[in-house]
Amino acid sequence: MSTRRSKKEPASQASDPAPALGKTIQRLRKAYNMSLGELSEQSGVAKSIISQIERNETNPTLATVYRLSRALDTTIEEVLKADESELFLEHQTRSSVPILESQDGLCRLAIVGPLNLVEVVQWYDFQAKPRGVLESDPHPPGTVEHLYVLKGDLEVTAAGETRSVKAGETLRFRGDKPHKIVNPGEGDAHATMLLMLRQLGTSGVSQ
Amino acid sequence: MSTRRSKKEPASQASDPAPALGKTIQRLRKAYNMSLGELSEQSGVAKSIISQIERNETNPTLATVYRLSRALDTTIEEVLKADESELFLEHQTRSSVPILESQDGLCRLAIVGPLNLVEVVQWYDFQAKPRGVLESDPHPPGTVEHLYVLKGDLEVTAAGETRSVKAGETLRFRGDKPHKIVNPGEGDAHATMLLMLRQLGTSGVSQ
DNA sequence: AACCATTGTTCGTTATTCCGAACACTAGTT
DNA sequence: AACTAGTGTTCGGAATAACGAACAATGGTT
Repeated sequence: MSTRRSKKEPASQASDPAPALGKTIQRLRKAYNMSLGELSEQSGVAKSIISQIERNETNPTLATVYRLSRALDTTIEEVLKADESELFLEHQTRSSVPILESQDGLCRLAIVGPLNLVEVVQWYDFQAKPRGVLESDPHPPGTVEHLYVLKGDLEVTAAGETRSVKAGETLRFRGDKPHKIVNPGEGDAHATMLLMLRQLGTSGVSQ
Repeated sequence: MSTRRSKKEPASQASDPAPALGKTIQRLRKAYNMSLGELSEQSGVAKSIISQIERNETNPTLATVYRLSRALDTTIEEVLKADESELFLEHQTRSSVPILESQDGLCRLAIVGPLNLVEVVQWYDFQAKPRGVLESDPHPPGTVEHLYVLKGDLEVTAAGETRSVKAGETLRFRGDKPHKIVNPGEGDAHATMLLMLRQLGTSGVSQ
């Protein structure tokens, strides 16, 4: 009698790779108004499998999850991440048109960069009053954001992580996810912000 | 004769869920000084499978990847993330920022931009004491230099012309000729400088 | 050298994912 | 009602991921 893993465990919380994966897939699928058949056609995964995955009755292969996530315009990480923290749902990118003031009116973005390159690089001068918050919708995939703090402290939340940056320091993070910049201090904060919209030049990291 | 998916495709990057998953697992395992047997014992995955995974000879199940990532003190997302994007959040502390000085010792250039893009874009934080002078050799053809003055006044001489710039203003000029930046005032001057080395947004970036 | 322990690989077998087709089930139409 | 087009769910069979044991390939020790 083999031990292996049992056929249909109730999925104890620790031993289940992604307890809510099925629910996530289903939510995304319905967000796109797709049926099992449609998703099957677009992803190349048999709809019977999708059905089983959505009900957590199977233990999918990486390749399967990958094909599904591609068809759902997202990545494996997002599909899995959504299990733990449900902060990623929208992809309604109102990507263009830079903002000049944050919703709370405490942050100001001055457009410094040349407008003819706005599709490639965006350059802002960023100033934040105390407790100012700048929330950004996701930029196009591949966007990397660079923040160089000139004065004060800033707190950046991106990809679920929060980092604090002091004057003279630089923080780089992916801009293709929702992210937030906060000035937690008592004084004004000042930074230069640069958005690289595509992966330029670098084909790969040497090594 | 069934078509199904082929046995061992060359794995075009788009159809492979995680082209470097094997390498990543192996790197983590060796970082912990673990052997296949140890990792097998700690994770509950047969070492033969781990061997195949590391060589991308199999298409692991989510549960397998999950058990491995747990044994490696990380998460599925981390293991997969490392494949696609090495950079999520990179924090550059002040002490690690390379700083250049002008010949007269009165100007300081802090390199802010990411080093892996140095062929495409260069980003400096520029500070000049009174009467400081920064002389630059020509950059590659097509380079455009953008100077955004944060504080004080600056004088730029390029292509035989001399222009004065005040705080809040931006000056753009060709950087592929010898040029000079001077702080003619009595107070310190501070600016952000950006160099775009190629005409971007034209064709592909591949090279 | 021979021995031993440990490394990573290969090899049959078993268990399961995956597929496609058949199966209900519902809702809209004639 | 019967027909049709859609939904999501089961059901055999083929492909394969996972397992454990046997196999090389190495390095250290006597």
